[in-house]
Amino acid sequence: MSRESASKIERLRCLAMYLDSDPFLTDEDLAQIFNVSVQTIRLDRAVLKIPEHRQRLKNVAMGMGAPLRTLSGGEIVGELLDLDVGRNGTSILDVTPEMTLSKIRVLRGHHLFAQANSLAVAVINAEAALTGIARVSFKQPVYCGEKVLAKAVIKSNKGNKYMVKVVSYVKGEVVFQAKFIVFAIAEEVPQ
Amino acid sequence: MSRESASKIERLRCLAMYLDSDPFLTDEDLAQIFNVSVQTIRLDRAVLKIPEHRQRLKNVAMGMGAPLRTLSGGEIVGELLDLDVGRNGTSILDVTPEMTLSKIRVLRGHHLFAQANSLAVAVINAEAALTGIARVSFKQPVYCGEKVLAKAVIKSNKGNKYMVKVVSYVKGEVVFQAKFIVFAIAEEVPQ
DNA sequence: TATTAATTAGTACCAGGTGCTAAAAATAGT
DNA sequence: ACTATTTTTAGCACCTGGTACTAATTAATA
Repeated sequence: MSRESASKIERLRCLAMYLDSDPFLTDEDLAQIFNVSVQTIRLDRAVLKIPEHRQRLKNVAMGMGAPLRTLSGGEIVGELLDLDVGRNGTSILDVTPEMTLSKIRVLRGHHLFAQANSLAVAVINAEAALTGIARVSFKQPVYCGEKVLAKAVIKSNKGNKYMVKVVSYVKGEVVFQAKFIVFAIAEEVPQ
Repeated sequence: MSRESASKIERLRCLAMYLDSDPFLTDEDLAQIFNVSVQTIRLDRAVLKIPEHRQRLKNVAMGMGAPLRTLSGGEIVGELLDLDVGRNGTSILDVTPEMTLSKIRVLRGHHLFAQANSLAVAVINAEAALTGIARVSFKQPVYCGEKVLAKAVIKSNKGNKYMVKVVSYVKGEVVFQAKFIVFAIAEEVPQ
């Protein structure tokens, strides 16, 4: 076995993102989500330097959203459904009223962008990544209550430069497309 | 003795106010403040129906630091400095820690996009507008604590279709550029 | 197969509580 | 002064959601 298994790294990334988007999850919750023991989750949090539940709540309550997070690429917009690090990923975004333009109940564009961009960054196997250039196309309006399924695929990779294509769908219809050039800015993620 | 002593009632009032202004205080803290035992504080909280420390923090956390935080619910991202509807506009965005990638303190791209996009939509003289296509380029990383000045200019306008260019600066340096094709989807607003 | 990594299990301990019972102290009322 | 009542303390078992540590077990592989 190499220094770290893919499944572990994958779980670590996922864990960081889960906790990023929902700091209210306890180790117990996470153990059930990932179908591992509570102890494993504790070890994971330890290597990720993610503080315990009480401390996370305190941080949120004090309005400091995020403390020191090592591995995390930051909060993912939407819910991660599937992540094959280094290849592709899928996320889903529930469109709630506050994401829409008040008059017409249409999803504001930057949410689609944010979902796609955070997914694009998530699939890169790096500690952190930055978006360089994006070519974005909004195909169809998305309405309140709909669910947006975003699929990201790494199209190419030269050194620390990745080309990621993201296509977002609502009920099978393409609503958004983007190509991101993303730069990994730290070494690959072995713990 | 009457049904309740004055000193007790006084302490209850005070206690409520203390906890109101600082929900982080533990029973232990309060016992010291009022110079009574922890048990007394617990009784007081019971009659006042003030929940325990953990629950108070959770309430605060749910109240302000929303669990599933995406982007601002407001219509415009950043603060509008100047707006000449139909021509151009300027907004400024304060980069706070929770907008950054934790490890490296770099502003996450979608915030720059959101600022620019919302400004682009704001300069259109319409009740609502949708972004069709965007060509985006992230020129320089932006760090925590910096202020991003975005300037939007309408470059052309045919019917309900507008071409808006947005350039964002930090200390005079261009950090972000984007061209948006925006469609006005409601009648013009009489200004 | 021996080695290394990864996971799980178990123990003792902690903070900050709940919920209960009981005793002690303070404060009247007559 | 004695009694009745209120108020405060104390002690105990138990809870959640952990920390910190050790040891055993279960893969995965070179």
